[in-house]
Amino acid sequence: MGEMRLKTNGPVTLSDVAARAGVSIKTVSRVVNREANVSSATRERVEAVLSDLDYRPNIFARSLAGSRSYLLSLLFDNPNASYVHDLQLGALRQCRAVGYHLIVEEMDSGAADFEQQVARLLQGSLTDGLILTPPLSDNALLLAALAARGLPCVRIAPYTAGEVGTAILIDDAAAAAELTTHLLDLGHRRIGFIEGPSGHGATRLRYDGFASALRARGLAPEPDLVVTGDFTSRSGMEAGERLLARPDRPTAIFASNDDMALGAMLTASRLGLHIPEDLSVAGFDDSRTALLTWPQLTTVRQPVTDMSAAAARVLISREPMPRRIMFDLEVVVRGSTGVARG
Amino acid sequence: MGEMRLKTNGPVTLSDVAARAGVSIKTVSRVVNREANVSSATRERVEAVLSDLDYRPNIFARSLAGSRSYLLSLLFDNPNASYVHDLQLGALRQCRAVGYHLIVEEMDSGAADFEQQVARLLQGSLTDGLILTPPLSDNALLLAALAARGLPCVRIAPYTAGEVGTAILIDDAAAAAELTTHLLDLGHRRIGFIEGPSGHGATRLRYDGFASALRARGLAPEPDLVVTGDFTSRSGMEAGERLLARPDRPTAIFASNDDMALGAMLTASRLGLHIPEDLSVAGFDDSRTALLTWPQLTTVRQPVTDMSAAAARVLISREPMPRRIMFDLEVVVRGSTGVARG
DNA sequence: TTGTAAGCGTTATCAA
DNA sequence: TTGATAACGCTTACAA
Repeated sequence: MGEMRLKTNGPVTLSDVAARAGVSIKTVSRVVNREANVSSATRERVEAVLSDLDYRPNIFARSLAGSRSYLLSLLFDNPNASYVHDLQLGALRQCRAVGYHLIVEEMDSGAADFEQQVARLLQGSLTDGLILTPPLSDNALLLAALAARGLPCVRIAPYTAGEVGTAILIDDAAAAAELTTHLLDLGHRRIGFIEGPSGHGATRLRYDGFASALRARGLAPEPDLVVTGDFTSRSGMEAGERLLARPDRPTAIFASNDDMALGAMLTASRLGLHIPEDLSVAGFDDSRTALLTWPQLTTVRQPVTDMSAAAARVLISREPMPRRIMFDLEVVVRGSTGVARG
Repeated sequence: MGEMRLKTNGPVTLSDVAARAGVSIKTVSRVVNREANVSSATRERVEAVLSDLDYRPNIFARSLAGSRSYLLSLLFDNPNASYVHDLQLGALRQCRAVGYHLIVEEMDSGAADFEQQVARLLQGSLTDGLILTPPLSDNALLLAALAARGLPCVRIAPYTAGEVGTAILIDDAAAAAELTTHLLDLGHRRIGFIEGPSGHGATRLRYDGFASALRARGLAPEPDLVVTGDFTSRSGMEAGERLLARPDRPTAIFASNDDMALGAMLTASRLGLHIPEDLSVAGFDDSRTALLTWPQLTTVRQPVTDMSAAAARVLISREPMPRRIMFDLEVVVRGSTGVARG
């Protein structure tokens, strides 16, 4: 049929729309990308054809020709599945709302080949920006590599200030202090503290808040009542054993996250202690775990999905990135904490 | 400087390598893609330059020109964070091993606009294949849309046979029967069963296995001892309450997943029942939850990450997709089940 | 065995 | 306000 070539099927392209609307592809492109300098008459006509043909831009052509990929990556290296999951959800929903997609990458910052992992990740780098989740938010090697390549990144809940990207911050210390004060107000004086692993940013902040609240009341943290876990329930159980096996056991336990608090509760119930009559238990994060326990956990709500949604928003906007964004935390009092006995 | 154009920086491309190796870009392409018909001398020379310049193919150019995107998507709509997480991990690691990336998408199959969600997902479809996780593996609307567009998909643990894609199967019924037999062997005769939500594929299979094991011993499931949950711990707690409040309460509870089993255990411990002396509890999945409890849960191990890794492998291979791949399950006996009292 | 040339569907440049 | 036309970096015919 010579020149006459009818597209029978396949995805609708800019030229399909252009042909039908009687304009050039550049004009269609302008309309699609909401650029200026299109007469409203033309714009309307093109828009009609666009929705008529149900045009969808080809993300690969876009990325190849242009300077953005419409892809974001979220990096994680955290044993806490539900925390990672919630973080993903926030970013995912924000991405979807604006036509972006989310690529997830697992890193192993403890592995010997971490440097290679980073190199491999960035060499093939195909995303417009990275969302770093704890403990990656504080990984010096990763941050340096990102800075060297000028890749935009947002660090979720980092501990160190750092010069790179945007930090999404929550005031862990203030919230931990507030929760500790809640326990003090209930009459508790011997409070066990289960801290997180030392590499993790939140660990020190939460402990600092705990300690400062005690000091504000003229008390001091007792070294024997501070034990270390790794943010898993299992470690919380073990920490609970160490704390509760003591003859002068604490009347309350404050765990640095909900999973460890659950572990402590399981140990307590195994030892025949009733919560909150014999022992108050509090966690941190208000994860799903906090609702699984009985009684439900007193904890600190961290707006995890909001934080990761904000992270995605910052990366997508392509405007100058703010140094930091602060989120408020909230102490959530539930049934697991009560008046100290005696 | 006329023709002389020195690339000062920017990513290394095929032509950079070609120029340096003194061959055409097509030859370099052949080497990169391990195609035949390249003399070993040429191949070696090109490979040297390739690694020398640290060439990385541009995934967007590849996708635009070729027929694959080096991207897979994993769809989920499941409240169980750790199940989804483990599934992601398996797919993620498989992808990474072969230079693919994983895009995750959240769907809401209960929403009124689900059809639009599917349309939007597939219109912009940029991946080489989809991994469907329960309960999406059985979603008729989604499967039909996928089939209509000829998009390859792998269905993880579907309940219905279906004509579409590859099914990654586990013999839920056999495993549930085996676990039930374990309880019967311990002397339990009144066994409570907490089933999953009705939309979920595994729900009926696990119940069927439970029922058939009872029948094999001349017993029958008692309708009063079968209650429904939604796979969350919370629903397990509530189901536990209904089962254990009865005067003739069961001596064992078999929950269709670990989270619900944890819920039942929490209820039991609240009611002052000791496990396993007063009550045996068993779960299903061998998720992290199974190790959080005390005593640890007797459960069924489902090789979740292996299953999703296999799913990714099938999609990436581009060979004719098998109708089904079977995985073995394993009953894991731990401390939460014991000899029936009396 | 190797190379040439034509796309792939966009964005970007520059002229009209 | 518009539109040719050249990239973008690769794969895929097809030729040599």
